[in-house]
Amino acid sequence: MSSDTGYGQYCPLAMASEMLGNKWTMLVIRELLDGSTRFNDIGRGLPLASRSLLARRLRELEQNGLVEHSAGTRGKSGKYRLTAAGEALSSVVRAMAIWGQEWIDEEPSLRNIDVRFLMWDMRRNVHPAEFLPDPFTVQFIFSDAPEGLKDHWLVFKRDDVDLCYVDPGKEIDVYVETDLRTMTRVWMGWCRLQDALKEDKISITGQDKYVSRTLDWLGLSGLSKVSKQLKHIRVGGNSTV
Amino acid sequence: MSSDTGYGQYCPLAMASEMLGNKWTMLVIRELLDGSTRFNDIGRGLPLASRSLLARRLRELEQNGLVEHSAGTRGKSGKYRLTAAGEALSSVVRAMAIWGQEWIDEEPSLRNIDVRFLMWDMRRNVHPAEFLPDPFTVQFIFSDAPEGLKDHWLVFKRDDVDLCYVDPGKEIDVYVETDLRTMTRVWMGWCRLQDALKEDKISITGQDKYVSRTLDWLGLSGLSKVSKQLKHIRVGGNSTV
DNA sequence: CAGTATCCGATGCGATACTG
DNA sequence: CAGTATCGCATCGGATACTG
Repeated sequence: MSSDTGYGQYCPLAMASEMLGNKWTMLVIRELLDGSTRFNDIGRGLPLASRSLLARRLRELEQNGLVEHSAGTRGKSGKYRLTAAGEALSSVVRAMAIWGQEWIDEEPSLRNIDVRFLMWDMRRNVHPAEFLPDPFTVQFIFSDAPEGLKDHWLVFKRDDVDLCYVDPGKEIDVYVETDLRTMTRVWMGWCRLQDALKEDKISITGQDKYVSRTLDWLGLSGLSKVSKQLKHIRVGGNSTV
Repeated sequence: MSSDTGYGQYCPLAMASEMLGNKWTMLVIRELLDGSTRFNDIGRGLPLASRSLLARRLRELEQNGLVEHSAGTRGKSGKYRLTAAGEALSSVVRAMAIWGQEWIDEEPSLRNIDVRFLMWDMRRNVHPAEFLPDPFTVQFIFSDAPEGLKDHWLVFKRDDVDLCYVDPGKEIDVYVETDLRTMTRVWMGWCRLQDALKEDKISITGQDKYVSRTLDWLGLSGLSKVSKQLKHIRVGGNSTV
């Protein structure tokens, strides 16, 4: 009488849920909206997703017409791009992200920090600053990151920013030392950089002029301008898991 | 290092997906946004969802702070209501619904028609018309509905509209005879009522003055004002299933 | 680098039966 | 009417190994 495992509703919301509701699907779309086109770049934004699942999701999205896959011609890697319909999902992604930023409490969020995602998120949203040496290298040191993932480097170049997990061997212009919670809170706009500095939860060192510049972009995730609702009406205390 | 089965991302989109991504969750929220408060009313908008699952979803939503459940005091039934955070999801629901209406092709949608949902959707979005007899009864006859679900009645009263699956025994003011696809297409704005009438895919009979009134509300689902993109760029040809 | 193929375990979900 | 409890199957997704 109605399709196998679906909702049995012609309703556009139900149809959209069937297409977008699978685990990881929305996040894959976000990666694409944010500009990643290659398989491994998309995967870098989803550290906990297995490769086989990522491949499956991309295939589904392609079959559904949300993603186009141009196969790579020998040596060159293929590219994934959103179709017009896929691009149009930005309104949905934005609505969900803003809702989450406004209404979900910090605490459950801070229990979900993967340092690889944090750094990838920063690398994506930070722009090559002008009037800086080229290259300009910032080293992040997270006291509480898992072994082997304590140090990260952001290398600002003229038109690009590189993210490294191993010492790129460049001269370091600025050091940022902190813990993952603090970095995340500052980055997301959940606490003011000034306050974190005052409480000695983060330290930024290097030449004075560079340090002061660093203060400009460190609290600037795309969502940091959206502020949270008052603590007592936020949600997510009990995780669904 | 990160939560059990989650995305491992503090990111608000990921957190929101964890809360809302489970099957049926979005549709439950839609029912609540549309004003249903009682367990069985919510269930009526989700004919294919099992009762036990619906109960589970409502409990999760309550634990997450999106729904409040006031227990019923003897005899009186309890009520489910969205909290402020839950109400705020209307922006997300609207964005998804509009995206679906614009971009998902008719064909896959029309393979998912459950007549009970169709009628419930109409009953919800239709308003008691003024200047009509009270009560005013419309009988729908779907030639291709499953046995026992061919006839439905919408009874317009002063401040309410009743939906019946069995003959309410009232005098019928207007008859609407058609098939499920046509009714759905007209209702959703995917085809003009005029055209369906012209092609004899739908017939509306009764006293002339009432028939002409019926034409006014029959093509008026909340989303019917949003029109679809051109056929060739729509999506969903291959269902995810 | 960019995937595919296969296996297997966890869980999600539906069906059914039962309670206040 | 408004749910809860239990069971068992189906599918989803993670891990691993393999390919061009």
